[in-house]
This record gives sequence, C-alpha cells and structure tokens, in this order.
Amino acid sequence: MARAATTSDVFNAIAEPQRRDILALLRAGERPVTDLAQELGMSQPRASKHLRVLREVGLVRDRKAGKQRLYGLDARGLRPVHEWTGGFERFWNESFDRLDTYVQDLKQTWQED
Amino acid sequence: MARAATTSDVFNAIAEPQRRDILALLRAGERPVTDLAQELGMSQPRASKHLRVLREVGLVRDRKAGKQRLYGLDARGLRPVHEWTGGFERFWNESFDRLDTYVQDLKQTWQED
DNA sequence: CGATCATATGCCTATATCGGCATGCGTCAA
DNA sequence: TTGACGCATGCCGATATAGGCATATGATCG
Repeated sequence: MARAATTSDVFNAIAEPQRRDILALLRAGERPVTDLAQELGMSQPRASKHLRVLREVGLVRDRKAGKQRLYGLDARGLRPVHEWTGGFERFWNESFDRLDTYVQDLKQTWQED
Repeated sequence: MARAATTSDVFNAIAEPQRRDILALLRAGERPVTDLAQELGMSQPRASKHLRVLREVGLVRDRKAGKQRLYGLDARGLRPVHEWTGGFERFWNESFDRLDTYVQDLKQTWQED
C-alpha cells in the first residue's frame, strides 16, 4: 500500500511544504491562482493542483471573480492539528526526567528557529 | 517526482495516522517495540519501520535495555508544527462560518500585505 | 462569433512510500 | 555453545503523489 490519500487528511495536506506556503500567503487575503503561482515560483498547473488538495480538505475556499478564481483561507481545519500537537506541549516544556542526561544537555543548547 | 521524504520533515512524519498513534502512546512513557506493535494492532516490522521514521526526524529516541529496545518520546520536534498552525489561530477564531461574498468583501480591507 | 486571458485537468514519468514476509543480528538464559 | 527472544532490514508489490506539458473549460471583450 501507498501512503494514505492527502485528499482526506489535513495532516497529509500540510505535509507538503509548498502547500504550507500557499496557506501562509493566503493569510494576507484572497488571491487568484496565477498570483499565487508567480509569488511562489511555481507553474500554474502546479499551483492549481495544490489548491485543489487544499480545497478538498477544506483549508481553502474559492469563489469566481470574473475570469479569475479567488482562493481564500479557511483555517478552521488547522485547529485539530494545533490541538493535537498541543497535547504534547508539556513534553517539550517539562524536563525530560525519564530520558537520560544526554537529552538534558541537548535541552540546554537548544534554540530552535 | 514523488512526495518529499518523510524522513526529513516532521510534518510528513506525523502525516501518517499510525505514527501519530505511536507518539500518543509514548506520552505514557518509554516502551519496547513489541509492546507498541501489540497495543496498536500492527506487526512488529511495521512498528519498527514507523519508529524508524519517527527516530529519523527526532520525535522519538531509543535506548537499549537488554534484549529490548525502549522507545521514548522527544516531542520537541512537534513544537514547530504547533507554532506553525498557531500562526493561523486568529483565522479560525474569526467568523469564517458564513464565508459568503459579503464577508469576503469585508476582508478585502486588509487583503494586500 | 472569435480571440484571449485565467484555471482546471488529463496523461505520463519517476519516485517514495506502506505493508507483508522472511531473515539477519545482537542479547540473554540454560 | 545452542536456542529463544526482540528488533531491524531487505526485498517485493501496489499505489499515490509531485511535476511537466498540452489541452479542455470558462469567462470577458471586441
């Protein structure tokens, strides 16, 4: 078997970096496909395909605007992801007592993005 | 090209439901492979493979304990995911429920970034 | 109507899985 | 040492995916 269809799972939909980029861009407001494609340096068909996946999992919505089709963000689907990861928050905040000292050291040096 | 390697991206690693299940189970503490496999109803090789992916993206750590190999959670890698989705929080709190043209027009106030 | 712009799709290739099964390898016990 | 146990891997098959290119579909305008 291959991987589960990205089409039915938000986790899968956002597993693709370019789709995350699209979502991030859409925070600024609705945009037509060509606009997104150009801004992200991808071909139009490529952008359309990513947008289709995002639409199918409900992360974006589209509406016609003359010749164009404006895509807008609908971030509600990201909430479950945020909550799921949030369920691990105490594990990255607390001390890792169950793990060995090596990890403790890593935590000291730790400074992510 | 195929999908990006799950091995290099936490987003991809957690795109697989069974891997999320494994992570969830590990919140209770370290566990040997067979234990996890049995609890999640998957074969041992399957569990090992998922654990390998999780290990390669740094979400779990392992240590030998006699014949067994205990896997433990290292949730720090989930933090970026939590933060990324958190960047959309205000969007799912806003009233996107009735996303008709009227609302769209209102939102265009801040459309340009 | 015909031309043109904006998107969506279909077809095709290469690749990266996920899963199963059998097996290799290290560890511990007798 | 031999055997049993625990786990990792290799190999194979089926499938989904990302992208590219060409093209179908839609809408607007002259």
